[in-house]
Amino acid sequence: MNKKEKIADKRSALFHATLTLVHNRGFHDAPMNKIAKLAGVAPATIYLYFQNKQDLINKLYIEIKTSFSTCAFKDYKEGLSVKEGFEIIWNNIADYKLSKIMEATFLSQCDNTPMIDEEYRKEGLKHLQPLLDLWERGQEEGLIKPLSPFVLYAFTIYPMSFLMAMQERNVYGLTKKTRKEIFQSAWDAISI
Amino acid sequence: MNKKEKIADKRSALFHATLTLVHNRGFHDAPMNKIAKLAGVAPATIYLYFQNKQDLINKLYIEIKTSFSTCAFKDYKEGLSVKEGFEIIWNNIADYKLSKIMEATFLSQCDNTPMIDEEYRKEGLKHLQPLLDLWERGQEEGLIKPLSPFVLYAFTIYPMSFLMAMQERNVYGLTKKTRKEIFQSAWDAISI
Amino acid sequence: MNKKEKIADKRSALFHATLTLVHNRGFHDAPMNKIAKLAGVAPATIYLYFQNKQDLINKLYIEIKTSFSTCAFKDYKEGLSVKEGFEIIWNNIADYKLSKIMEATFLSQCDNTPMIDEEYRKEGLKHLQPLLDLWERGQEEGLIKPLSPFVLYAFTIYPMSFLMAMQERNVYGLTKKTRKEIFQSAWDAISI
Amino acid sequence: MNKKEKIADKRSALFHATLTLVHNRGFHDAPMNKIAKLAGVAPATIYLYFQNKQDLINKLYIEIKTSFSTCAFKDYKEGLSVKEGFEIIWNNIADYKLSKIMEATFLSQCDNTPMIDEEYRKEGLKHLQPLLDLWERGQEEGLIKPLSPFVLYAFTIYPMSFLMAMQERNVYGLTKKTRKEIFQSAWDAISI
DNA sequence: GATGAATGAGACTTCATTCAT
DNA sequence: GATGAATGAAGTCTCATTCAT
Repeated sequence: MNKKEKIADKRSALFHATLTLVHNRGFHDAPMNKIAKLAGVAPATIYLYFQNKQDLINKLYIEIKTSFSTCAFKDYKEGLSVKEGFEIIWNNIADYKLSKIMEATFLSQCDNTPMIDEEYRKEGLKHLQPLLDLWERGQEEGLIKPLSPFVLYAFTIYPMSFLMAMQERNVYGLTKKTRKEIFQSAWDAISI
Repeated sequence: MNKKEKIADKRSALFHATLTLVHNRGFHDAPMNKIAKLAGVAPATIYLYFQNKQDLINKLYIEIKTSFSTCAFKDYKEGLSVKEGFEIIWNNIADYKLSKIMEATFLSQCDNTPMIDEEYRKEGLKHLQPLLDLWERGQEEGLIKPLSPFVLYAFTIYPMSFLMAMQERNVYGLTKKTRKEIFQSAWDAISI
Repeated sequence: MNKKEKIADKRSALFHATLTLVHNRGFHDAPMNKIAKLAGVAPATIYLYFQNKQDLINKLYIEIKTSFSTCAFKDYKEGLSVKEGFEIIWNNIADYKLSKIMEATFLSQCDNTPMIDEEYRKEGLKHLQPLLDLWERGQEEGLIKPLSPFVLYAFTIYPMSFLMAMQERNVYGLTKKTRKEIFQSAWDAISI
Repeated sequence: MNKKEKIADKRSALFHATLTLVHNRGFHDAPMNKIAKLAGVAPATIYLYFQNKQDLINKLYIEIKTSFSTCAFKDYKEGLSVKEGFEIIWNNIADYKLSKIMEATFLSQCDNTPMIDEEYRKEGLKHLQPLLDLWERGQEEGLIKPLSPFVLYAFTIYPMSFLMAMQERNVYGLTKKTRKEIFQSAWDAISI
């Protein structure tokens, strides 16, 4: 392993440790020395890679947001029909939220508490542009209700966060068949 | 003001102070001495009313959950049609989430982080029974899709949390007219 | 119950509560409000009977020292022979230490830690004068070794404290027969 | 000074500071920040060496018990006669109790209050085995009374604690000559 | 670059004591 | 006389961060 890889390795170990601790115990019970121990480094080492705890959290947020949107647009091409394209994206996001539990709950924590600096949060919003474009096209084609993209998001993507949380707490389990039905609900909510 | 009122007063001042701080700065940045100062009491006084910080948070959670569900079923009677009844409840909840900002964001924080003890969280779930009953009736009458109540909740009530958060961050504003349209989306998502 | 009795009653309830708590948890873990609760009074009430915590402890010390010496000289008369008199006193003290466990361990705590103000401790020393007189007579009669009364005490009375502690911790039990033998050891230690 | 020595040094400075404070003011008046100041470290540093205050006290207890028993059996060999052996051990213990005042009073405090966790106290009992063995031999040889070792201890070793306390309070002073006489008393108490 | 011992600041909590009732 | 709510002071312990090695 060369030098660059080694550095990437440590950064990533720190990200993983932070993610795990915040997931399990919350931002308030994720002290730096536990993060260091879980990542297999000395506490002081963290400060070689990040300015301080807030910086570590902010950067982790961006990292995960990026991985999230990369995943969201896997296999998506612009040529598809609006519904086909939307279904692909929706399923990608559903897959992410239901399989990458730690990442998804971390994003939920970030979005629902003041733990991320505003400037980083704003940056995190830019990642879904292709979906916004698709919705705009759908509205032009008369297929999708003329609502703000915030509303479209709220009624199609955001509900998955709730179902993920319920699954995580073992009060609700998602099967393949219901997946189809749920997508139908999302589509019904925003289609004309 | 008599003694009982004075006690209720102090409890409520502590709740309010906690709510404000958690809302503004997060659970992780709401220390007991700030809570005390904001409530106008000495730090030690908090411990006359609550066992410890966790207890204070748990009890506040229950308090707010209760106020939330009381509000949710205001003006709701069992005799109404499914859609009428649902519309009343949905609007009540929307009103709550869009006007009682601090309470609503507090609940979001509680539901998306491990800050509430599981036993209290469970208790908080019991509060929406009449809505579940209404949905069941709607399903029997063939009006509502045969989906788990978790899914129905995810696609009708939960989206409001997102819109509230966006409004709180001043990136999206809700008007009276869009309120109607948004309800339509919620209804479309779950109606047959 | 008249007024005087009521007052005596509360004082004594406070003494008993303090004794119990100090016995069970130590001076360092016997807070005033626990003492009050155990005595069935309000915390503030303690300060009607005692100046402060130290005063309460000091006065309790004197109270118990007095009860101890009263017990020590029960049935003792000056006319007896030295050995007879000593045996009576020794047995009285042994009875006290082995039956009034809480009182005896409290005295041990007081004598082995800096928890009693020196002026009260000094007062507590005066209580065994008749025994010192008896020993002096024994020395004049050539029956008892010409040693300091501190030494005589150390080798006859003080050992009972150790046996009491061992009995309290259930590592050693005292029978009637061994009582006789132990007295013999005490006597052998100081007699010529 | 190398690293290992530095660590041992700090541990030992903390032990010494604790010992001094507990000796002078009692367990109940030996706060962590005073211990830290006296040891020349920051309060937080204590927690690098000990889990908490109780752990510090427990470990100090074991440390001192060990030093005590090491001292007790200095120059003692198994080949000696029972009385010779006993006299050596008894004198060693007397030396310890009369010269290492702080250590000896600390042990007295530990043994007479509930300040040490039971599990550590039990461990502290194991240290006098050679003396118990010696007594057993003495009993087999018909030299020592057939009494429980607890009784033998109570009448030979334990009295020294009282004399130490009296000396510490300046009410009694021990000379070389009386040392001999006192040993005689101890021996008379347990010998046949 | 990496460490881990060290720490100042501050977290939560307890306590002896008071004071209005 | 009795109370119990209230509190300032102080207790134990944790934490993000630094610095000599």
